Amino acid sequence: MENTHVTIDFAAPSDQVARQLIGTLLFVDGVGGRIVETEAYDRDDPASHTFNGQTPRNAAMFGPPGHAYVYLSYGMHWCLNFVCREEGHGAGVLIRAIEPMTGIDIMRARRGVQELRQLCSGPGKLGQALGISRAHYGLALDAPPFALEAAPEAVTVVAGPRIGISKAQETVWRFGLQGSRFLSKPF
DNA sequence: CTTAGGATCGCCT
DNA sequence: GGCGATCCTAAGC
Repeated sequence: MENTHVTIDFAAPSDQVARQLIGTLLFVDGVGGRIVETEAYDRDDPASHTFNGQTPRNAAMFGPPGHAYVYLSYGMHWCLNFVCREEGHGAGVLIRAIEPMTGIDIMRARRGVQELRQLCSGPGKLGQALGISRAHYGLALDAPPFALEAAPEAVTVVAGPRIGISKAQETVWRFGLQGSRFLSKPF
């Protein structure tokens, strides 16, 4: 059955997209839930993979908006981003945490953990739970295996400094669902 | 509760 | 050759 399509405008600045994504439902091959934490990155952003221009690794970030940019973190964690702005710009949003809703047993098996709060509370965990890999690099977000659905209810968004970066730490481009128990870290 | 270190590898200097 | 947009475990307060 069809559901409400998402009204996210991925051509907008990445911080706006990151804020709008909070509360949105994300599924990969039917597995997923509600996005509760994101981070924005932009060209001219010292913390961004695109800061020093286009490379083979970050090419998808310079592709069309509304597509996936996937990268391998620390040699072992696959992380998922949504490309923003116009093609060629080099901006995106890192999906950092999800509230598990559908396919929970699949996520438990992939993670090797039982607790709901440990399934998707971080970009690496989320990538593992949703089965993200190189195969998802550059794929459009409005077609299988991806599916996005509008937030089922209004949410209150909170913001703070980004996590795990060494540059531009003062930029307040981390967004989260207020009071959520599924964040990678509290705000 | 907080901190420190190891795992592991593609990409860039 | 060095370094991460991370995670986990073990040890220290």
